[in-house]
Amino acid sequence: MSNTKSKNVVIVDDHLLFAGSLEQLIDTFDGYHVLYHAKNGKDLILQLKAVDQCPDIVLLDINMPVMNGVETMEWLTANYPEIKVLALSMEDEETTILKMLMNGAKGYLLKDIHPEKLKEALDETIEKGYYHSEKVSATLLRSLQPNVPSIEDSFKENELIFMKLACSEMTYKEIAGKMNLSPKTIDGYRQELFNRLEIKNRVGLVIYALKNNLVSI
Amino acid sequence: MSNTKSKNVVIVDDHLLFAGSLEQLIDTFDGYHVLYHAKNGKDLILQLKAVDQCPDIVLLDINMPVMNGVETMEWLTANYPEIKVLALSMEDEETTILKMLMNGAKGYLLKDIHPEKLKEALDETIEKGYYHSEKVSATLLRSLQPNVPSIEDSFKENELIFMKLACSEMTYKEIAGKMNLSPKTIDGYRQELFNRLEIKNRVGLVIYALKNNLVSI
DNA sequence: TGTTGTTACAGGGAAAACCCTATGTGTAGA
DNA sequence: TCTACACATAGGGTTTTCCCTGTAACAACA
Repeated sequence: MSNTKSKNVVIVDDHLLFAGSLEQLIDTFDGYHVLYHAKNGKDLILQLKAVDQCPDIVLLDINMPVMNGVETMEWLTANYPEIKVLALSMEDEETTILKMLMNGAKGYLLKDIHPEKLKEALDETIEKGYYHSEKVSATLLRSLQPNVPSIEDSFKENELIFMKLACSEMTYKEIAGKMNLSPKTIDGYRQELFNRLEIKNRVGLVIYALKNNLVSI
Repeated sequence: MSNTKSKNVVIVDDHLLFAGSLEQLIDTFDGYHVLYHAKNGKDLILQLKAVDQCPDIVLLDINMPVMNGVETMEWLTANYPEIKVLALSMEDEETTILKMLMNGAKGYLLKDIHPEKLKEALDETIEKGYYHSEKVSATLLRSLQPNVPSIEDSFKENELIFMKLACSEMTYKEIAGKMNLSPKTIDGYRQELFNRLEIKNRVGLVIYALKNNLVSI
């Protein structure tokens, strides 16, 4: 490390076993020391206020009860902008990653990275001010590309509304009433979608909509 | 520890960072040594065959791609019954825990336990042959109580099969053919379920089945 | 001004889904 | 042996879904 004194790390993760293990790991890293760990955003805020020493880096888990990663990130940016935050997550959920980065996270780590990479990530964050693992970068790049349309974009507004209603116990006639359209128009939507999506009946439509997260039940 | 030579531990978890950290932690425990870690069931099988030393305890994650915890557990029981397995999981999903225990897991650890508890869990598994964290025990007890029936139990075998098939694009006639029953019988199942579950049509049935995890799409 | 395309809608018909009621068969219990 | 109950099945009806084809209204565009 170029810096002389060792950097303070704080871990925020609701899985104690993981947080504790990670602390062990980081304490073996030259130049880093874990101050403490918190089990969620609220807990972190309390500890930040209670403990005199301020962390240089916070490793912040996304999926936590009580106060999740995104909320915590917002609070940190507002109150402790000097702390560098590395987001930690199980899966690479595009939208969450973007939210974290937009809220000022310096980088994003997936939990399936190699332990040795963590040291690199910490070093890079301290030195360059940011870090991104390869996998996340790909995800990020893809999501920043303008022509990767969401599946929703392949449907017209009315088609989406129709699909959502079709995923309920309503009859087509009822759907027509709700949408202020003739039942025959609704039937037109139905036929068009059945053909385009190559489905045989309404159950197929429900399955398609659910699989593609167009509706939630 | 009562035993003289140190116990070999193998970690199976797809999250490298967690596996690696856990390895660090366990290596600080007196009497334990981590042989290696595998990133899923398949990987574990390869390593068991390749590495000469046999583990005393396997820490097995449940949610893994490729070959998950339950499948791996079945294989271990069949091929290495002498290895003690402690299941590791994020959430306490009742059915999964039961499956693991029924397949011979000696215990079940939630990832939110305190790191120091892990040592206890390992000790107890070696000495007594089993371990259960408090939280899991409660879950387990509850699920062992006779009058907390699984939702599946409220359906007859044929009703369940019918529901699964009804959640596909098959017509009722096709379902009847598949189940070797008269279409009229199938219609009987349908009516009975519609009345009992207070649903209006087949979409309602699909939604019910999905909400209650009776089928997956 | 004609062409093309999109959107709402209709006629009409076959198939499937939906619903009520009833019957034969087997089996367990009084 | 009578009764009760579960189960597969039928008859026969209404409603809804599903499907093909056609048209009127309107906007965009050459």
